[in-house]
Amino acid sequence: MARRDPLNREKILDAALALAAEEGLDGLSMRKLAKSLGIEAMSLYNHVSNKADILDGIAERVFGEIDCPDPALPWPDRVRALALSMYRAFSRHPVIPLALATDQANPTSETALRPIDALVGALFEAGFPDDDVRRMLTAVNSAIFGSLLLSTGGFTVDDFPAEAGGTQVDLFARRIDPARLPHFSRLLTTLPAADPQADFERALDVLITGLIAAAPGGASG
Amino acid sequence: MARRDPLNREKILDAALALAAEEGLDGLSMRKLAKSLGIEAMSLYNHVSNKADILDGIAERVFGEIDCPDPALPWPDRVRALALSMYRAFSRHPVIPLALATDQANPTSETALRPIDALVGALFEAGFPDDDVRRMLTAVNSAIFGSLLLSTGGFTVDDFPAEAGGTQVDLFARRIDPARLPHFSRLLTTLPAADPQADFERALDVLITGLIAAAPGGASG
DNA sequence: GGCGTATGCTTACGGCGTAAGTAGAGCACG
DNA sequence: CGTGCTCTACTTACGCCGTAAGCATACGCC
Repeated sequence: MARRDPLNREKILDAALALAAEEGLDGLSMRKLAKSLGIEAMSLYNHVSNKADILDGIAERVFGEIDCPDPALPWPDRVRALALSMYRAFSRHPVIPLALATDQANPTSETALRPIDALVGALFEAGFPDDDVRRMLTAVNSAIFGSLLLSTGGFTVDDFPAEAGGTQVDLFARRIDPARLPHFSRLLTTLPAADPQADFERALDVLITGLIAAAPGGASG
Repeated sequence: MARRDPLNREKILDAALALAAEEGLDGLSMRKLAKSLGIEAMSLYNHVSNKADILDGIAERVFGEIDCPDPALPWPDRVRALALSMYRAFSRHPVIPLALATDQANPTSETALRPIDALVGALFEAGFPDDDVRRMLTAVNSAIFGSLLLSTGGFTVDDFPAEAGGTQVDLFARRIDPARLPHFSRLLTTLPAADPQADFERALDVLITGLIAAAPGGASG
């Protein structure tokens, strides 16, 4: 058929990110992706090797959106800036954390690893021994991915069957017995007004407070 | 056929947990599950309503394995004990965090929510305002689920194609350029000896240090 | 004995990723 | 100009998946 505007990997990744944004990770199938490009599923395999290749590709792109802070900043500021930039990049593309957590994407290119390298660098500069650097890296990553994964899906309560007569949270709150789960039901009332990014920033600051306290040299390195 | 030893929901959940432990979350299909019980897939639907129902069921069981600590303990100790017990329960059944993160399981029963309620209770007792309780709950949950999700799958490096001539980490380390990702490649050398639970406990202690510093009343409540 | 019901089986549908084979367009070369 | 290679896209097919629909069987109870 038409060779006029041939496909290529970049166009496929564009379409994949768009489709994933619309339909979620499960909605991103080779068939639907091809349809969104006006071709057949198998034609994709001329430009990508796999579905995993596509997922790696879009993950790598999103990693590329992460800003690496000025290395002259004190290490806690760098950790904060990196974590926040990662959070923002991934919350712009919520499919990516899911794909990473489920091992459907596993980008290992330098662009993908550069922000991680910067984060590790900041932790080394804090004076942590090697083993603690690994642990604190996991702690920061967990904060980022946990916040994102637990708010989309996870056992946050946002996806309760929407019936008539109230928000999803309302309906859920009505089903649980406040006498038996008093703290949890009290907490439920704060959910509708929550701002995920503000929540993340607050939790991140608490974590960084702990990092500073645990760092051998304190904040100065 | 034989009514001799009829199926029931509990047996299905037993088999589902066992199958998921062997084959992972993707390997847990209705057909394989039925086969492991010596029946056909559709027969399962006489005892459970859905695959989601099965996943909720096994998730609820694992939540039930979490020990709730003595309410007389100071709140940081309770947070620590709860988080550790959650970590251990979920690391015994690594499929559950995955199912929760991907929203394939969403248990909302009282047994599932009781540990969460206890955790929330400890945070309230710390004196946090309601909005902060929500944030700190997410922080603790993130630490737990992040540690588990990032070690199985995630972008930890454990699942690199095993070829001849070295461990997976070795092969991976050989592919990245230490001049371009110096910190990360230094970190890689610590991976083989890492103990996930010890790492989690250390990260958890750092987080709790931050919680104590952020709590209005300090450690005493 | 006979019947209702609970339990299991069979078949079928529309989805998935992708292996394998095929058609046709564009280009390089004689 | 013709010839043939290569690259792209298409078609078909396989074995998975969850589950809707309908059928057969065997037990408990009268």
